[in-house]
Amino acid sequence: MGGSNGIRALGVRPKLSENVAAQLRELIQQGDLEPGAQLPTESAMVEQFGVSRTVIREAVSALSVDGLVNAQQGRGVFVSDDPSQQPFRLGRNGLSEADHIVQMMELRLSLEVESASLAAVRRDQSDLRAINVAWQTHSDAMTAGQTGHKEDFGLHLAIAEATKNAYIAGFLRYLGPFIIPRPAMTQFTGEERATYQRVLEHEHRDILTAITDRDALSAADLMRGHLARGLDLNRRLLRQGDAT
Amino acid sequence: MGGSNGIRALGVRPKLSENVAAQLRELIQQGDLEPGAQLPTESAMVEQFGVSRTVIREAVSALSVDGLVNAQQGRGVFVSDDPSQQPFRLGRNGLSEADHIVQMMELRLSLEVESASLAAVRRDQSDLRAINVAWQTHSDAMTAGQTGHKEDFGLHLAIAEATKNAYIAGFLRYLGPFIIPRPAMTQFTGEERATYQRVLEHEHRDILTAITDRDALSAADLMRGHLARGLDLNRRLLRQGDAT
DNA sequence: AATTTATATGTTGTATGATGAATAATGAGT
DNA sequence: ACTCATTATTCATCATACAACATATAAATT
Repeated sequence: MGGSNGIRALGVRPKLSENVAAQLRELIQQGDLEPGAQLPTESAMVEQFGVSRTVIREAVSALSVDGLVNAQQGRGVFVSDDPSQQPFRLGRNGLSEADHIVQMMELRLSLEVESASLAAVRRDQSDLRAINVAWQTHSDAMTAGQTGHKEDFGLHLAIAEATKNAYIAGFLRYLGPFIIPRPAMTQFTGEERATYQRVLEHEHRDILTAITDRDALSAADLMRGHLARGLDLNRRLLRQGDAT
Repeated sequence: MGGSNGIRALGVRPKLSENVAAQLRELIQQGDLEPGAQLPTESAMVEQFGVSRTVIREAVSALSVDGLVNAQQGRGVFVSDDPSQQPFRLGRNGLSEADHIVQMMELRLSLEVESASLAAVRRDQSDLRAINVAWQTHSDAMTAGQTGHKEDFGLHLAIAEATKNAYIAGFLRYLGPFIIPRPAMTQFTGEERATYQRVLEHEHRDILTAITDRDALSAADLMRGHLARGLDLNRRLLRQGDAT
């Protein structure tokens, strides 16, 4: 469980500017401040919030980074009317650990099915080389007794790169950190581990073959099956130990 | 062409803090500062960059909002080792307008094919009501002579909500502002417009029927065809007038 | 009267010094 | 070796001042 999901490392006081920023953010997102509207001036907010100008400025600056407002020297700070510059955050808001994992993997699956299909159509020789190298790297990692999660993801990323679509590859890369430390399969040992490795390599190999053959339909089907199996496995494992 | 693509409205001086933030961002992303490494102290950076603490602090604060660093009172500022809190930005980096639109619509398509499929499986009566209302809203908008882009997207979003997957719906909602003002179809008039409207409503209606019938495969296929036709249309129109 | 120029006022951007709060480093004493 | 108080370092906050920019108002010019 890591990071910025409302959980605060023990004893760490929340910064005042974050507090102010959160309040302003709420005002904006609830529509109390419509797009194009001007925020109170800094000096006004200093009085309203009872903090120094430094804090106000840092809070406004934070909102500015998120594209919610834009400040103009000499004029004021205005609520942005162009939501396209706001970033996307995959923060699990109130979702249980199980829902979080399942929904994220579904999102990933939707991407990667199309990714495999496009890769099969558009891959060139250079892409095939890169994909095969990634496959070998993954295989080596598992043979060396490692989990191979990172290398597994690297292979999927190599396929996404072959689509020549920067956004698909970029978004999958963004999803990476969320899906790499998945709980399933980590507790495998000995016998199970070996069969799991064989299945994985086989599924991967089939996908690569389809991509090499420019067989888009098969590539998509195989990728869907591959990820759906992992998803089901996670679903089952999560249902067991859901104290959440 | 709007907004944050390096172009600066005439006469607007770049803020010093943005300049510093950009330099630090580069240092981090190029690996000169590894995850976990400590940034120079504020006073040190004041000397290195030749600006005041105010500027340094705002720059660091901006990086902190993006999850690239986290500052700890009494310790220092450290490069984040948890990339999962970094946001995703769909900024077209050096892509032409045409590539930007096509790649984004491909990304959207990959999402929505699965969205339709899941919606068909998981929709309940309440979802069906919402989807039909969205369809009627879109139809009314087009009948009233409007483009209906926003209402069109609203329908697709209603379908995504029916998947009960917050991440799929959330990400599609994020993509919304990027895909709503698409150039295609805007220049349609009279005759063309009417046929376009009929085709659109028909395609939508077919998708809704499949979702109502819990026919996941058809829903996915129809959604794919629906979006692929729009994509092709864009491709053709963009190929005509690509002075970019 | 209309237009331009100067002035005043308000706003954000930057600089500076001081103090508070949290952490790390030091050192004395055991 | 260990504990504990002290000190130093660092970010967080406050307060103040000035610079840069925008806008409204008044004055001057045509």
